[in-house]
Amino acid sequence: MADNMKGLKRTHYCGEVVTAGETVTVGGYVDTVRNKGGIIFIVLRDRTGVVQLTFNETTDKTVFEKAADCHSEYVLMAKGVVRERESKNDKIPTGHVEIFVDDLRVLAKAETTPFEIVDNSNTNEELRLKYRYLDLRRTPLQQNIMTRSKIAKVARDYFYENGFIEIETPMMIKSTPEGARDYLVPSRVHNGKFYALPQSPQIYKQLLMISGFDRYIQLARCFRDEDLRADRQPEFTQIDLEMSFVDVEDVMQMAEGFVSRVFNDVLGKEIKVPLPRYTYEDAMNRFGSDKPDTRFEMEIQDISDIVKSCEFSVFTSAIENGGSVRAIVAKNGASVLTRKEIDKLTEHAKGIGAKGLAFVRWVDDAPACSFAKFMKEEELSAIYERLGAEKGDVILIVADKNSTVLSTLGALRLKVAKQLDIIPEDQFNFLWITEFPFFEWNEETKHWDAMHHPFTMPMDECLEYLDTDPGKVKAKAYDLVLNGVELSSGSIRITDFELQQRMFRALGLTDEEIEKKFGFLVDAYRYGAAPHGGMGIGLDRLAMIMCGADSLRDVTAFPKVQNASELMSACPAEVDKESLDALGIAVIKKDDE
RNA sequence: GGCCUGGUAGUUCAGUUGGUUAGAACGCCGCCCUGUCACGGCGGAGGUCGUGGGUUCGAGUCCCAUCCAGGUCGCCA
Repeated sequence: MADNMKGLKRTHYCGEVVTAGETVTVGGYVDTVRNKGGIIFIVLRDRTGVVQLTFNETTDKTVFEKAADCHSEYVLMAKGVVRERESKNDKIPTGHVEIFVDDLRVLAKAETTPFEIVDNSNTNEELRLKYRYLDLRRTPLQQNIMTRSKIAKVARDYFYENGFIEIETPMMIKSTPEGARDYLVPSRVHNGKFYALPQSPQIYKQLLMISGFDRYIQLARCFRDEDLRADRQPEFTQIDLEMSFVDVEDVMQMAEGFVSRVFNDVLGKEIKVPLPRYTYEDAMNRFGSDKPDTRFEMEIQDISDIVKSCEFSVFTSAIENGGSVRAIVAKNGASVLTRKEIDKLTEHAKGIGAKGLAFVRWVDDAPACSFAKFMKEEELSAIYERLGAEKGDVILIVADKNSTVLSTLGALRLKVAKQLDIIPEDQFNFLWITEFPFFEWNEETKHWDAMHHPFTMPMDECLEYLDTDPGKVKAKAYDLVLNGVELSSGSIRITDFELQQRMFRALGLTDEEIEKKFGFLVDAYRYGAAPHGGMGIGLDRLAMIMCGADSLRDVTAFPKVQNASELMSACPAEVDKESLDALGIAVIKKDDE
C-alpha cells in the first residue's frame, strides 16, 4: 500500500531547488539510487531537472529504511532542508545542493521498466514507441515537447498581437477528390455517406475571409492518408493563417516576422529578415530542388556548351534532344567517394530516373575520368576550369532531359553532402521559393494539373498566357524552406469569379465537375471577397528543426510509425460487427480478393 | 507497391568456413559499503536466436517464405 500526500504540498520543482537553508517539498520520479550502506543518495527527477535527496545516520530510522527500499521510477514526495553539498557536482544545475530529507512518501512503486529511462537511450525505437509514456519521461523528449509548446505559444502571441482571430474549422468535412488521399469517417445517419478529415482548413479559411474576419489563425490538425517519412506524419499540425486586403509581399512579411520572433523567443537566435528569395526556376537550376538546403554550396553547373560537340554520344544526344549535361563537384570528396561509393551513387541515381552517372575522381595528378576516351584534352580541362575542380575533388555528371538531370543532381547533392559531413548542424537557413509554375503537365492524363491548388492566383503579368500557353503561367505562390525542409506553403487566392472559371477551364474541368467539387466555394465568391491569401506553417517540422531532431516522432507526443499505425495502442484496429452494421459497412479484406 | 538496412538475455551488442553447455556490458535479484554522482566490491538469476518451412549427421550461422521496425522512391493539389 502506497503512502499518501497528506500534510505535504509541493513547494518546488526539482530543478528549482538551489537555495541552501530553505525547507522544500518536491515530487518526482526516482532517477537513480546510490545506496552506500550508511548513507543513501536518491536522484529525483521531474520535468524541470533533477535534485539529490540525502539520507544518513541522523535521518529518522523509518525514513532511512523507506529510502533504502526505493528503486528506479518510484514516485516520491520528499520534504526536507536544502544544504550545500560536501562534494559538489558541476555537471547539473542543482549539483551544489541536496535535500536532507525528514519526510519521505512513496506515492507509487514501479515495476522495472522495459528499458532504462536515460537521456541517451539506444533502445530500439519500436520498443520505446510501444511504451511511449515511459519514453516520454526521458529528458530529451520532455524538452522537445516543451519546446514545441513554447513555439505554439509564441505563434498565438505573435498573431494575436497582429490582429489575427483564432477560429476553429470543422474536422468532419466534405471529401475533396483532389490532392492527397482523405481519411474517411462514415456517417451513421446518412447510410453509405462519408465525412473526410481535413487535409488542411484551406476552403474554410477562404470562406472566413469572405465572411469578413480579415485575419484568421488556427493551430490546425491536418490529415493525409499517404505513406510516411521521417518528416511526414499522417496527422500533423499547421500554424494556419489567412489575411485579407493583402498581396504576396504582405503575407511574406508577416511570416518573416513570425519566424524571427519564434527563433528569438524560443532559441535566442537571430534570424535576419527579409529572408533570401529564389524563384522556382532559379532553385531548380542551382540546387535541383524546390526546397534547397543552402547550408552548403555544391551548386549544379551546366557544362552543355563545353561538351556539345564531343565524341561521347551520351552527352551529345541528351543535348540534341533538348536536355543538358550538368555537374556537381564534391570538394575534397575523393577520399570518401571511393570507386565503390560512386557505384552506389550511380545505383541511387538510376533509382531516381537517370540512365547513369559520369564521373571524374581526381585522386592523383591525373584525374580518373569515366568518359576520358571520348574527350579531347582541351574539353576536359575546360570542364575542370568551369567547375573549379582540383586534385582531391570528385565530379558527378548527369546527361538527360533537364528535369531528370536536375532532380538527380539535386538528390546526389544532398546525399554526397551527408557523406562528406559538410552540413553545419547549428545553422538555420530560411529561404523563400517564389514564382512557382501554375500548371504541371500530367503525362498520364494528358491534362494540365494545378501545381499548388486551383484557387491560387496567377501572377498578374501571366494572365495573358492562361488560354494560349499554360506552361508559362506562374502563380502567386510562395514556399518557406528551412534547411532543405518545406516548412510552409502559401498563396494569394483567386477572388474574382470570372477568373476562377477560366482557371477551372484551363484545368479541363467541366461545369458539372466544378459544381460537384467546389460548388459552394465558387458560389461564395459571387458575393464579394477582398483580395486575400495566407499560408500554413508546419508546426511539427518547425519544432523538429528547432529541437535538432531527425524525425517528427521526436517532437510528437504520440506519433504513428511508417505503416501509419500507433504501436502503443495498436491502432488502427478492427471494430465489432455491431458498429459496422450500424454504419452499413461490410469489410472486404484485401487478402481475400 | 518497389528498393535498401536491421531483428540473438529486460536493454545495447558480439557470435569465426555450419560443430561441445550461445557470450559481454548495462539493467535486475541477494549480501557488503557514511559523501556518492556512469558510485564501488562479492555472488546470482535470466535465451522459443522475430515467425514458419527447407538443406544438413548437425543451423543463431546457408536457402525460401512471412511478420515487424527504420530509411528511401512512387505518392504527398
